[in-house]
Amino acid sequence: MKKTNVPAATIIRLSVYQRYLKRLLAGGVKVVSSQDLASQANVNPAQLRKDLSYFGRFGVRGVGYCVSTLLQKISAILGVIEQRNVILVGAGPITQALLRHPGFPQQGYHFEAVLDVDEKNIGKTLENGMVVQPMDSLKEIVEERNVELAVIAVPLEQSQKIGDMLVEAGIKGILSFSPNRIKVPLNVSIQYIDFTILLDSLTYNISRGRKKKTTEVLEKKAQKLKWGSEHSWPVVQSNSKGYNAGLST
Amino acid sequence: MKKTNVPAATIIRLSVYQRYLKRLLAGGVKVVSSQDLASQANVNPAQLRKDLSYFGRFGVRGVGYCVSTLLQKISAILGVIEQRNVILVGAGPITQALLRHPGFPQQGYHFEAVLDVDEKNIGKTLENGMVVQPMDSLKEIVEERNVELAVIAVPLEQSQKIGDMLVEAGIKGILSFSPNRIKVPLNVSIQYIDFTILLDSLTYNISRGRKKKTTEVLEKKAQKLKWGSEHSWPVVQSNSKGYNAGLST
DNA sequence: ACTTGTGAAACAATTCACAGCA
DNA sequence: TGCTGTGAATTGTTTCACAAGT
Repeated sequence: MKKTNVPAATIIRLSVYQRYLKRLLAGGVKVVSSQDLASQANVNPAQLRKDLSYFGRFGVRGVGYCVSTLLQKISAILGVIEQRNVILVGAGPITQALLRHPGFPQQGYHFEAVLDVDEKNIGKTLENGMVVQPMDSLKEIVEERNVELAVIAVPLEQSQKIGDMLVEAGIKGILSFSPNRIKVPLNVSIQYIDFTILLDSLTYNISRGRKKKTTEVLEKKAQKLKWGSEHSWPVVQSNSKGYNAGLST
Repeated sequence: MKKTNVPAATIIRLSVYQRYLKRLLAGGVKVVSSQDLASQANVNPAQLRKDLSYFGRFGVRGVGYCVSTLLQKISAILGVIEQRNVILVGAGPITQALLRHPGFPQQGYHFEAVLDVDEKNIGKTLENGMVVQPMDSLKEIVEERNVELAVIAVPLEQSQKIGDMLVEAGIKGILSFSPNRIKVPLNVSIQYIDFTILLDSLTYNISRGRKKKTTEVLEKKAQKLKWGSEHSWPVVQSNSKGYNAGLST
């Protein structure tokens, strides 16, 4: 247990561990070792232990981790215990997809409202029955319905303006699908998702791969452990970079 | 110009620079300094210069970078010059959103086919007129239509199986919306997008923020440069972690 | 015997600071 | 003078390797 600053990548990995723990719990598994869990998440077991060690000592030496308590601990660390309300800005295809995505309710996220600046979207009824609200309603919704998270899914020219409005209204975390980096105050967190940037990075890897057929780098990596893969080929370790990262793009 | 391995985060940033260069070019701007460009991308100017220095010397001392040539150079580095064909697996809401997303054609990505394992989706005609194909067609499509990139947007239980099929068919880069980490050979690249994991990381930041009102860390960061922001509050530097890096989740 | 927790070591990425050139 | 390019310094992250606990 240290007081060092926790790497952003560690937080992303905690979420990944949490998802696997949910599945283990559902499967009736009681105890899991760092070895086991790490192999599922495609990380080094030492990394998993180090990630947890930033927050406490949750395991039993010689045994492993109790699945249900570790799940609870990680959920508490992330702050994902009660329901969190989210608003969506921009009534386009991405918003439609998010509303229909089953992962959000499963993880405790609830979409409270859909807003838009575009006059011709306001008042429209979406598939799930929600009605698109004007931006005027923003402050009221945020304040009265306990909303701290927002998704920006508007054309890029509007994203900075929308970001400013969200900040002004009291939003504390923003997930943006707009490709441009917007300015937000230090106490507001922001994450970006840009599909095409991630494809670019795949494209880069592919072209590189063609350039140097059997590269030394890949061969060196291939010698590393595979942490429990039952596959016939050597397996890449996701160093969770590009992070988008999580990265985030 | 060094031969060191290029950080994955650098590649993500190159894509970001490329997007801003496109906008500058469209706006008729001829020359840009690392200072200018970096402030738009929300990174340190030294970082931008270092990122470029992995690949060559593209600027003129005392002047800056020629927008159009730098744009070309970066596009060439990323390999995003001609059209790249992509297939989509899984005919759900995410696929629908991707098909309607304007960013893909703009960046040279073309969706060649939509496939699904689910019997009841096969044969369906999508909004844009594409017909959902069975997985049997996979190998043929990949081979005959010069496809190296694929998107996985299927329920998580199926994602490993789909991944194996894609690899088998010759796909070299995968963008997966499935929350579980799948195993792929070393010569295949994979990037993950998980919306809920990114929200979790925002949630974590929010709960932390509440715990320590005026944290030393934030104050220390606040003293750092703002690189050209015209905003009234100190601005966070996206260290492009979580990655998502770029993160990818 | 087995697995955690963690300092220390190794490795990686970012930022500084300035030489070098237009 | 002004801005790039880059070694060196700094900062951050991952992995190793083993002590400690059950």
